[in-house]
Amino acid sequence: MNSKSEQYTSVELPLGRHLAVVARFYYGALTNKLNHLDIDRYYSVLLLVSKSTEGETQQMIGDQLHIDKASMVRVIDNLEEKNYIKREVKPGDRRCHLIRLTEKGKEIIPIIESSIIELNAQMMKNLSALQQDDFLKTLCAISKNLQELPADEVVVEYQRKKPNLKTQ
Amino acid sequence: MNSKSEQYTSVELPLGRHLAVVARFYYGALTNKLNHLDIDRYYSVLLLVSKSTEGETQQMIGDQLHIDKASMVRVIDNLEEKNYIKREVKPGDRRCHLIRLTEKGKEIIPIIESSIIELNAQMMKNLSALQQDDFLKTLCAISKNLQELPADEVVVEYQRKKPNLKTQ
DNA sequence: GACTTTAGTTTACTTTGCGAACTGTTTCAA
DNA sequence: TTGAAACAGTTCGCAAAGTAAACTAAAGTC
Repeated sequence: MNSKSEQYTSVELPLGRHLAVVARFYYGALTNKLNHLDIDRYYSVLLLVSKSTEGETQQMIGDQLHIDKASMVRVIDNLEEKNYIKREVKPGDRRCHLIRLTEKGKEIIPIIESSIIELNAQMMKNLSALQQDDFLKTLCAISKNLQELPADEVVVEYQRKKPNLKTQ
Repeated sequence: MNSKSEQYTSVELPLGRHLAVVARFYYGALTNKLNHLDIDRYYSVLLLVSKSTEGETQQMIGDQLHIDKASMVRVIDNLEEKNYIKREVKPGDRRCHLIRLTEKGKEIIPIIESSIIELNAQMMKNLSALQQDDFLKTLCAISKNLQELPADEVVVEYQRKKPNLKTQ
């Protein structure tokens, strides 16, 4: 019953809300740093592609960033339309599309990276290197623990909703 | 260039994505635990109201949970429709609505709390009390740091989008 | 060659965040 | 005291993103 972390969250409060809010703050700040670009999200997709030597398919990107394939199509469409990436049929398996950076895409990678490094530094202001490292490690551990829990039936609830919401 | 936290995230990767994903896992697992209830989210609103003695207005709830007032109306509508809460005009200021738990609402609070405590324990599995406490403290510090950064112009981009998306 | 699996696409729906316009109420200053 | 401004809440519209389901095309399997 001590009040160690009383000012922010307590054991009985759903931590997921706080994580979602912090994620939103993060993206707001990052988009603000990069609002001279004509994209305002999907940075992680671009970075992931830029770090790949073999080439990443949509499936592989989605698996790593936890983006479902329908959303992935939209993301890739958007980035391709703005000429940052292009789809390329994978030699040997014509079902797969390798995602490649265009020249325009390659140009903005260092800009994105430096903004992220800057933002991460600002975000971690006044925290020791050890604290920062521990935070990332714990976040990683939490992510793994949560993924082991059952969470499948989550959106079955959709069906139970009022089916006649707009009968008019 | 060491690889301390190589398996999960590196300094150049946008941490916001990871936070958002973990938040999603958390809510998936929590909803799974509570899928016998006829609500599948907004637990944090109910808990916040339950912990308040003076009574919380929609504005106050939104400020604390970082929910905008338009979304708040929808949340409160939903919870009121399912008879977990009721709106009550605040004595002394008829603009404000105090949000009160109904009997049905009061009944499910302990159920939600125990599920959250259980989930938090599972999420923190194999982490020491110190690690858990440090994680929450660091998350709090990060949240504050991010809120101090400019993030206002984020959604100005809306206007720049194709205005004739569905001219047909 | 028929059957199954897989990658990606498309469509439809829901939730949620945000902006903007609006109503009703309160506050404050001229 | 009255008129303007501020404020709480509502409503509408839009966009992003997650999910489900049906679909196409290409591989893999027996």
